[in-house]
Amino acid sequence: SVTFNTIINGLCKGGQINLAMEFLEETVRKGLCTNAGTYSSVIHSLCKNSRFSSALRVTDLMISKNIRPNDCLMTTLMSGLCLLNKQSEARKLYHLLQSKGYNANIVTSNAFIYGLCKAGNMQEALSLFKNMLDKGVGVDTFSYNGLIYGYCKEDRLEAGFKLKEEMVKRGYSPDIITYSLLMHGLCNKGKIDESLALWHECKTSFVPDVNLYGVIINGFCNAEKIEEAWNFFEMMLRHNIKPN
RNA sequence: GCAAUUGAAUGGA
Repeated sequence: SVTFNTIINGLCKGGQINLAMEFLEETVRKGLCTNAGTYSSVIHSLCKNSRFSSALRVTDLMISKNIRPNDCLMTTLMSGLCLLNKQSEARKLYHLLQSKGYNANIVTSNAFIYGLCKAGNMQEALSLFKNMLDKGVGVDTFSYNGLIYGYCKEDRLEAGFKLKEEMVKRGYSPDIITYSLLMHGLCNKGKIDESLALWHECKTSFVPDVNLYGVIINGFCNAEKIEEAWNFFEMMLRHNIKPN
């Protein structure tokens, strides 16, 4: 199976997903071994390319073969549903897994947190978060970023900042994505100065990437501070970061 | 030994 998976994964990563699907279907037709990894690879690539109906087809094939799920596969499915904003399907998957004794690990749970936040369901996201702590699954920077993402989407920046403090207290460092989320939220509220202050704070720990430059440049543009936007653009070039 | 979760913008309908 690992040999098949390696080939299939190679095809997927090389953009030959159709070939990978054919190969998978042929492998199944011939009755050769497939496992969770084979399907996970293909489903993940299909979702990444927004080919959700194909992803569902492969998922059906997988179910018909009674594949035993593992952590990676569960995350792939959860994440795919969340990308589609299928909140209730994601919840169904989560509870199905729990009921069968496949408890969602931290990665799968983080994917679900993200999906709930994306769908604007902060209440359930927070209770899931609390559950992760209570059940010993644990939380990490991804979990916090998911919640902060949700709060920023709802324009509840104070709550987002509170979480940033809480994560530090708990021993999880904010990462560049945490900063990007909060800076973006501030910019959306027209608080470009505060966003800039965060930028400086971020720079004490991280090298700004193209995305972070994008956030601040866009913020200045929307605030009609084109000079500042240019300054950051040129700064980005000086730091050898390729514009996208 | 292979596969899994988080950030920006623009345009189209």
